[in-house]
Amino acid sequence: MSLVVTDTLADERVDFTADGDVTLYVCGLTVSDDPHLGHARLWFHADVLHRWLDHLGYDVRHVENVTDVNEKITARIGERDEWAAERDVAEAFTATTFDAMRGLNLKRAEVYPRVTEHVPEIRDLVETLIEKGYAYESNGSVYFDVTGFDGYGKLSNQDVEDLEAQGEPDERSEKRNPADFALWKADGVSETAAREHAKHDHGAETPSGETWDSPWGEGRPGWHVECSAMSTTHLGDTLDIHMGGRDLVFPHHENEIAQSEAATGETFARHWLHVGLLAMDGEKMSSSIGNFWTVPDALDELGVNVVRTFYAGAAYRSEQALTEETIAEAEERWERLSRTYDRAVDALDSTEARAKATDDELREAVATARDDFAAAMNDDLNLREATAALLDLTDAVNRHVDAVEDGAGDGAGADAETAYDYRGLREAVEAFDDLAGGVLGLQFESTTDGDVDLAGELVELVLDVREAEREAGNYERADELRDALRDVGVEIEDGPDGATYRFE
RNA sequence: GCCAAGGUGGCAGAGUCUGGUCAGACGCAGCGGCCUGCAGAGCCGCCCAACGCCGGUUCAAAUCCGGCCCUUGGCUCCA
Repeated sequence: MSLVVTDTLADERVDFTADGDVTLYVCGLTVSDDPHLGHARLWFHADVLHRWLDHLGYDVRHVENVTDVNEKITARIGERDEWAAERDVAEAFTATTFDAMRGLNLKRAEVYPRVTEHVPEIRDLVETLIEKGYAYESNGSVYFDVTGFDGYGKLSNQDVEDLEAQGEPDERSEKRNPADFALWKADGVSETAAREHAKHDHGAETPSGETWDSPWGEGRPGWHVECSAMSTTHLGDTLDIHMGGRDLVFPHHENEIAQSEAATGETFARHWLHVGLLAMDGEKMSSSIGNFWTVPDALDELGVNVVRTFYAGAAYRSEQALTEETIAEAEERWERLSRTYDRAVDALDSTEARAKATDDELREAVATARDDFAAAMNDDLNLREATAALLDLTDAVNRHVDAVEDGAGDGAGADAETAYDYRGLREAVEAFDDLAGGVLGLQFESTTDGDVDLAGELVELVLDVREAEREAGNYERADELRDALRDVGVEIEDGPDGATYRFE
């Protein structure tokens, strides 16, 4: 069984194959603001792909760029006292971006290249394109001639004839064809561009950002060329997988293909994977629209597991809706996984877990869950289906634990189990660890009464008091204690062997 | 205008490649039952219900073909 992915270039599902090593390039973020949940959706899916390729035995070389040269960055110079230059702003948001990535439990890429450290490679690439006749200089700027590259439009199915002009109005007069795009822009950020993105008043002096020397004079690299230069520098001429948001198909990725293939003569990327957009109230989540939820805020409010479970609720290539309801659904799904995991671990550690007890139904459920999970992942990374396999396993685990608890509670009914199947439960927990943990990146932690920390001991103390009240029939007082504990984030569950608790 | 993705139950979201085993995935919300002092969790059941519209191909269409309508995205910075 091999992995099938939906390839934008081939425009169909294709078998993914590679020999041992896989190079994965992800179009990263322009660090001009805090990252939001739309950006994180791409990161999450790239991360799960990375994890699944690992799981399949590939050696993944994952590179994700940081765009730290951009007019939106220069527009924020001076917004804070310490933001004196473009690099200061970029550094600040690069830091928040990395914090957000860590908070999301993303596997680290091999390298996060930045534009500012790859200007020599970018200049070389532009020179090569001029030498080969694919690009031309005009007024100190350099443009790619889209009519000179035969495959232009093959990714997005655009016809050069039908294209409208790319780029800012002031640069159009410098171009041979309106659809040509800039590889190198003369001088700093223009005043009109800077003003357009500015969120505050710069006064008389509009910051124009950093510039670099080049054969065509001082200037700045174009947006598209950086990805071509950085991906090639770190991963070679041909990438196995190039991944990005669907909104980048045209013109960004189309232009990357043109630049790279024109320069090297090689296929730029064997597979193109595009992640669908995150929609809030039926509209794309976007910084410029303002309908966004930043990653730090979301992590703060929901926690990493709910955020990741939410993303796992839809296939990467589909659009996904973010609403109160879909978030609530993710919370419930995560809680169900997590509660069942805790329950399985508790049962496993209890003296009622026996080496000789067996429950064929449980053991079969574990095997089925693993098979179903793998099949779903290989089927174009169908994460909701994969998660469904794990939720089916929670059913089996809960049934098993219920059966033993019921049996123990009423002196063992005719068909009730009397002991936990140690091996079956261990296999179930391992499956959760490997698949939910290792592949989906969810983090189970023991938040049950197995903990011996101070908070846990204090909760135990309160539970003892509550139990005494219950035995005395003072249910009102017992409920008050339960409510008080819930208010501070401790969930109480009464069971046959007394109350258990979980930290929310 | 051009290009792309999509339109499936109250919500969300698989299934479309490879037509039948699919109409009722997993889940959320709602309802009932078991359990419980109550609640929660869990389990069992219900929710007698959806494939945008119109044609076509076929023994058979959510799935293939054609047309139309609508939504979203891109063509300007975008994940």
